[in-house]
Amino acid sequence: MFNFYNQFAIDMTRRTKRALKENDILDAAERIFASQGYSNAKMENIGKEAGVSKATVYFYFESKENLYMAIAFRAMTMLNNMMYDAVHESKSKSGLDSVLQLMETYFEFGSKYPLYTEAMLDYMTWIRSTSSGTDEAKLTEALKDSLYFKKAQDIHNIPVSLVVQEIKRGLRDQSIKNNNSPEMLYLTAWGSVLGYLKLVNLAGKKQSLHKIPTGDLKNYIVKVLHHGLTTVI
Amino acid sequence: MFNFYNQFAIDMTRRTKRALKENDILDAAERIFASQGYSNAKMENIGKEAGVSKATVYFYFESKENLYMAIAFRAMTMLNNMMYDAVHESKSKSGLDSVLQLMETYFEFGSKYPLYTEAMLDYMTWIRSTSSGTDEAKLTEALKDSLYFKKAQDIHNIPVSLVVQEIKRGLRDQSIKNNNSPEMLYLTAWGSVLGYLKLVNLAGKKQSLHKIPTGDLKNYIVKVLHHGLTTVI
Amino acid sequence: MFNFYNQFAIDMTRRTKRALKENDILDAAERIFASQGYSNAKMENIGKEAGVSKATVYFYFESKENLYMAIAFRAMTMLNNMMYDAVHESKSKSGLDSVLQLMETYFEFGSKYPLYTEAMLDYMTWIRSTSSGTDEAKLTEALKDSLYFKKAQDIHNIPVSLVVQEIKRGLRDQSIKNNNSPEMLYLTAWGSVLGYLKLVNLAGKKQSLHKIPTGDLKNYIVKVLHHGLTTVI
Amino acid sequence: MFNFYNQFAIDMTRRTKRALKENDILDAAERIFASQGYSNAKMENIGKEAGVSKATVYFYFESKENLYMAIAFRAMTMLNNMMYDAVHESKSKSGLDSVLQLMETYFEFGSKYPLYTEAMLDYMTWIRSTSSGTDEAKLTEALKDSLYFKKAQDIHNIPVSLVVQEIKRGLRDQSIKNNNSPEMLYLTAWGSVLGYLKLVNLAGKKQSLHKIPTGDLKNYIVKVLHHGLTTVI
DNA sequence: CATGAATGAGGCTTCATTCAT
DNA sequence: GATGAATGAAGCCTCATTCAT
Repeated sequence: MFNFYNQFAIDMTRRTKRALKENDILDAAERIFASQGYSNAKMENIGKEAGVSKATVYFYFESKENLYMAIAFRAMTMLNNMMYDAVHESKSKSGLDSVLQLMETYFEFGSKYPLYTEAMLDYMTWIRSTSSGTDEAKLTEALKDSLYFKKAQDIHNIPVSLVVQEIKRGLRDQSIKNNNSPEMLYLTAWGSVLGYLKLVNLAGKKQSLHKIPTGDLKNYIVKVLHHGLTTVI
Repeated sequence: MFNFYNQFAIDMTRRTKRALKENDILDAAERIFASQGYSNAKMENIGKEAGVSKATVYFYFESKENLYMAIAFRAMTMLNNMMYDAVHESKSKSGLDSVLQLMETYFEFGSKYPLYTEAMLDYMTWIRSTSSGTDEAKLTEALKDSLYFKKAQDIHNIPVSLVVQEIKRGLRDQSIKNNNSPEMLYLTAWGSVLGYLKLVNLAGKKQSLHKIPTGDLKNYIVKVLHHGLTTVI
Repeated sequence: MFNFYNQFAIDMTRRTKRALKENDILDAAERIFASQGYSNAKMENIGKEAGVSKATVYFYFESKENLYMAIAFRAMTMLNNMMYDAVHESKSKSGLDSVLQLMETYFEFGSKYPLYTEAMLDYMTWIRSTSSGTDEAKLTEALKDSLYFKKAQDIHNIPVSLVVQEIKRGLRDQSIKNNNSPEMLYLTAWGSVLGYLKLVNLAGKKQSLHKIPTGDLKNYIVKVLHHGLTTVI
Repeated sequence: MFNFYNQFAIDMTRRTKRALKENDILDAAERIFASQGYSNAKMENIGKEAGVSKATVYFYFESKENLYMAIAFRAMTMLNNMMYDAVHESKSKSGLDSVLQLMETYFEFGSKYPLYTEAMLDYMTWIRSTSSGTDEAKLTEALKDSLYFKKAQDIHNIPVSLVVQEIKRGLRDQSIKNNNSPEMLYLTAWGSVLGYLKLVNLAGKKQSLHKIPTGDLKNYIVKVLHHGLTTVI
C-alpha cells in the first residue's frame, strides 16, 4: 500500500539513483574534458564514456556548457572543502602556518585536479561577460540558463575570503610580516599555482622539465612564497 | 631582355611581395586568434580581416594549424630577439642584473603579446606528442607537415639557454646567491610569468583583480623573484 | 462482496475518472497547440500544462497525431452540436434565416475556436491521403492506428448535410433565390469563413487590418453572402 | 590582358552564374516546401533536389528561414508584377473593370502558386512580431539577419495600395457603387481568395469538392464579389 | 595568384516514443 | 495507472579544406 514513509523511501531511492547517475556522467565528462579539452570534447563521446546515450547526457545536463559548469561547480565545492579543512586544522597554529597550509592545499588541488583548475578559470572568464559591460563577448543562451553557472556564483569567492582572513590573522599574530595588502599576497600565491600548473601540464607524463622534477619545483616555489610572507620587501 | 640580374630582381620582388602578404595575413590571424582563441577563430574571418579570401590564406599557409604555428614561430623569434637584446644591454652589468632584466623582458613580452605566449605554450603542448610516445594525443597530419612547426623546433630552446647562461654568470660573479639549479630558477621565473598572465587575462579590461592593479602585482612578483635569487633559502 | 452492481459502479467510476483525465489532457493540448501550432508543440509541454508526465499523455493518447485527431474530433462534435442547435432554433423560420443562422454559427465557431477550425482542416488534408491514391503523401502508421481519426470519419460530413438541407428548404419556401447548387453555396460560405479566419489570424492581437476592425469585416462578409443567397446572379 | 571591359564581362558571368544557381536552388526549395510544408522540409533534401550539397544551400542562403523568405520575396515580386500588369492593361477601362481584373489576378496567382501565397502569409505572421510589441512570439536571430526578410518589407504593401487605388478610381468614375471603405473591399476580396485556396488545397488533385469543380467555385465567388462592388448593401 | 564555389564530416541539440519500476 | 529515465533518429548549422577558373 501507499504510505508516507514508503513514498519517502521511494523518493530517496530515486533521488539517490539520479544523483548517482549524474555523478557517473560527470565523472565521464571529466575524463573526456581532461583528455581533450572543452572544445574538442564531444557530447557523443561523453555519453559513450558514461555508458549512456548522448540524449541521456542532455537529460541530466541541459547543454554542453551547463555540463562543464557542473564540473566547475564540483571543482569549487572540492576546493572550498579542502580549504575549510585546512583552515580548521590550522586553527591552533599561527596565521602564517595556516596560510602556508592553504598554499599547499592549492598546489595539491591544482596538481590532483588540473581539469578543475581549468574549469574554474573558464568559469571566471565566462562570468566576466556577465559582471561587466566592458567585455564584448556575449554569454550564450545556454550559459545564461545554466543552473550550475548560477550555483557557482554563490560560492566562487570563498577561497579568497579564507586566504585573506588567514593572512590577516597572521598579520595580527605577527607571524606574517609583510606590508602588502592581503589581496596582493593572495594573488601572488594563486598566480604561482596557476603558473606551476601550466608547467606541470607542459611536463606531461614525464613529470619533469629541463630535468627538474615538478615536485622539486613546487617545493621551491612554496619556499619562495613563504619567504615573501615573512620578509618585508 | 632576359638577364640574370633582372631575373634576380624580379625574384626579389616576388619574394618580397609574397613575404609582405604573408605578413599581412599573419597580422590578421593574430588579431583574430587573440580575440577569439584558436578553436573559435575561423579561417574565413582571418581572410576577411586580412582583406583576402579564405582560399588565399590557404595558399600562403597550408592549414589552420600551420598558420597558428607560424604565429608561434613569430613569437619565438620575437622573444629570442628581445632576450638577445636584453643580454646584450646587460653585458657590462652583473649576472643578477642581467637575469632581472631578462625577467622584466619576459613580463614585457607576455604582457604585450599574450597571444604569443599562448601560441608558444600550445606549440609546446603539441610538440610533446612528437617527442614522447607516452602521450596519447596524436598529431594531426597537418601539424606533421607544418613547416613552421619544424622551424620552431630549431629555436625553441634559446630562452632557457640564455637565462641559464646568465644565471651561471651571476653565480660566478657572486651577484646571485642561490644553491638551486639554474634550471629551477628559470622555471620558477617562467612559471611566475605564466601565472601572472592568467591573472591578467582574468582581470580583462578592468586591469585589476580584487582591487589590485595588475601592474602592482607584477612589480611585487619581480621583487619576490629578485629576493629569491639573492637569498639562500 | 463482489456483485454485479458494485462491479458496475466501480467500472463507471473508472471510466469517469479516465474520461475526466482525458479531458484535462485534451484541454491542455488545445492550449499548447493553439499557441504554438502542431509542429512546434511538444508532448512534454502538453504534459506539463496538464499537470501530468509526458508518459501519461501517451498512456491516454497513443501518439501526437492521435492526440491532435482527438482535438479534431472534439472540434467536429462541437461544430455539429452548434449547427444542430442553430437548425433547431430556426425550425419555425424561413430556410434563408436558418442558413444565415448557420453562417453566423460558422463564424462564431471559427472565431471562438480557431484551433478547432485548423484541426478540422488538417484532418481533412490528412484524410485525403486515405481516400485517394492520387496523393503522394503517405499516412503515418500512427495516424492509421488513430482511434479518433476513425471516429471523425463518421461525423465529418454532418455540417455540409445540414447546410445543404436548409438551403434546399430555403429554395422550397422561396426565401432563397439562387440558381446555383446548394453545395456551391455551402462552399462559398465556408470558404468565406476560412478566409476571414486567416485574416483574423494575421491581425493578431491588434484585431484590425488596415484600420478595419475584424468585426466590421465579418459583418460585411455576411451581408454579401446574404445578398448572394437572395439574388439571382 | 586585364582590361576594364573584360573584367566587367567576367563579373557579369559570375553574377549571372550565381544568380542562376540561386534560382536553381530556389526552384528546388519551392518544390520541397510545396510538397512537404516548411516544418517538414529538410535542408538536406532541398540540396539533393537542387543537385548540390546541403552546405551549398547554406552558401547561397544563410538559413532555412532566409531561404523561405527568399521564396516569399519571389512571391511578392511575382504578385506585384502581375498586379502592375493588370492595372496597366486596364488603364483605359473603368475602375470596376480594373478591380475585377485585379481579383482575377489574385485568384490566378493563388491558384498557380499556392506555395507563394502560403509563404507570403507566413511572412506576414512573422513580421507581426517585428512591428508590434504586443505579440509574444520572438523572431529568431536567423530571421532578423535575413536579407530577404528585409527586402520583402520594402514591397509588401504594394498589392493593397494598387487595389485601393483602383477602387478609388472606380468610385470616382462611378463604375463602383459601394459605401464601404476601399480597404474593407480589399480585405473581403483577399479573404475570399485565401478561403478559396484553402478549399482548393483540400480538394487536392481531385480538383473538386462535393462534386463542385474548383473552377466553378472560383467563378461564382468572383460573381458575388462583383455584385458586392456594384450594389449598395 | 586569387577567389568564388562546393562539400564532407561532423557537432550540438531536439523530440516523439518506449520501457522498467 | 503513472512516471522518471532512456534513446534512436533526425535536423539545423558550421567549418576546414579543396578545386576549377
